Amino acid sequence: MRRSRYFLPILRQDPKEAEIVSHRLMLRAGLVRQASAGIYSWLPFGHRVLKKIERIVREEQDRAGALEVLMPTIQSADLWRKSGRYDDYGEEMLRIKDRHDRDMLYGPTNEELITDIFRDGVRSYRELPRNLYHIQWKFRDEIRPRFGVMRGREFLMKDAYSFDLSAQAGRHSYNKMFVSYLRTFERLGLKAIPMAAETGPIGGDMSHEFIILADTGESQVYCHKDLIDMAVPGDDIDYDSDLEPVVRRWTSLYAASDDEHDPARFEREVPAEARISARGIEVGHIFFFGSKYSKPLGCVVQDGQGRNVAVESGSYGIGVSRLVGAIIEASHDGAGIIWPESVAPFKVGLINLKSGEAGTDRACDDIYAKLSNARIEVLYDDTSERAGAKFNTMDLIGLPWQLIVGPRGLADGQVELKRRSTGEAVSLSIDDALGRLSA
RNA sequence: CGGGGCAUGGCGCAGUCUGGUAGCGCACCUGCUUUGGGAGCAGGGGGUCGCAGGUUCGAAUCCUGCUGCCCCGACCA
Repeated sequence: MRRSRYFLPILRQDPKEAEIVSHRLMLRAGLVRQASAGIYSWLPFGHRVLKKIERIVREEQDRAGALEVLMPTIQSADLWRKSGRYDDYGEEMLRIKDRHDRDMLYGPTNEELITDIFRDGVRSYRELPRNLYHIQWKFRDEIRPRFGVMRGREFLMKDAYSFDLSAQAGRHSYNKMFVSYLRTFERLGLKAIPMAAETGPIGGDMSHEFIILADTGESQVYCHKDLIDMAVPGDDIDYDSDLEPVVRRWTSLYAASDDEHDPARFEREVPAEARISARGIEVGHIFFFGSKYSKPLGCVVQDGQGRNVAVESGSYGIGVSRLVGAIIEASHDGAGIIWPESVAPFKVGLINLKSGEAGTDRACDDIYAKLSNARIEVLYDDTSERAGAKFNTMDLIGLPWQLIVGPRGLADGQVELKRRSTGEAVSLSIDDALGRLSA
């Protein structure tokens, strides 16, 4: 993409409403614009990141055997009355009336709807287990939206729902999502730590929040330092195998957020030098809730003895739009964003230091064509801005690689390849630079 | 929902106290000179001063009501 043809509105100054760093950088680097409190429009640059995160989340859900569906944003109030949550959910739920005066709502989550869908489609235990997920916009009318996209009212969430015959079988479904979350966050370039969370009606240890450490996080968290570099299951993980050992390894070390934190246990179980007390951002939450929705909604299957049994369910959320902010919180410096390569909107920024100079233009056009042909995502700054402005813009928007081309280097057949994360730069020939970027 | 604050061109702000017909920096447009870490000079375009009502010869400025947004707290993917 040529910057001269792109829509990338950069702000040189911090908008005054943006308090935390990810919000500031998202506005400055032209990822989003606020439409109203807690509601954002995604501009081309931010939209690319959102889609890349979504893709990784989808790939890892699919790998774990979950099946993608797409449920609507607008739901009828009926199902929510049956589950009893129409009254329980409170002011956070945005209620709407249609022209016939029917009660509708903008979905804050989808347990009711998915349970209804599943009930209509499944009769027999032979069709279990199943896990259905979708990636859809939600609306929760937060009392106080803040931190940009991190606590918006409208947000993009992946939510999955598992259906099993028994609680024991449900545990395996839960473990699958647990493992898939470890892999998902790793691929997003994040160190996410599963932490015991409030367990809800069923009890047990079947609820975890996945939290990444960042100074600006909303929650205070405590954990053993070994969790930070604990190895994540690789591509060869077999989701049909017993995942209990993996889950046990990850949950045997102490990790808790503020509300579940037990200082005495923390000090007893974790040696002083291994204790980490930090701020964290919740990017995922999984929990098992048994028959909480299947019972009131009549979602039953026949078991092997012909008896009707309410299915056992869990739900599993990842805040996709929140992750854009969370990744920036975890990966930036004074100059701007530093995108992990897996979610970067473009892999490389090509900087023409002297647009309008025939030789430099020719070299850049040639490099741009070669990168494009090799399907390497490149943002080519072909504008007539001065070099300094281009450098600053490129640092701000945080593409992993900068390929810097100017007449001075070209005279010796050299260009400069700079890595955004370290600032380290090398001079090399155009072919070598292209070779490195293709690797 | 309690407490605090803000609203003036795309962004950041001054002007409001003390009423007199809107200004600065950046951005934008034109030209010239420049060009390896946010260039200089000259010229130029753009504002219902959040909305409604009131006071006044005259309102960005004073009064009343409303709306939007931000921050702190309690609550949450």
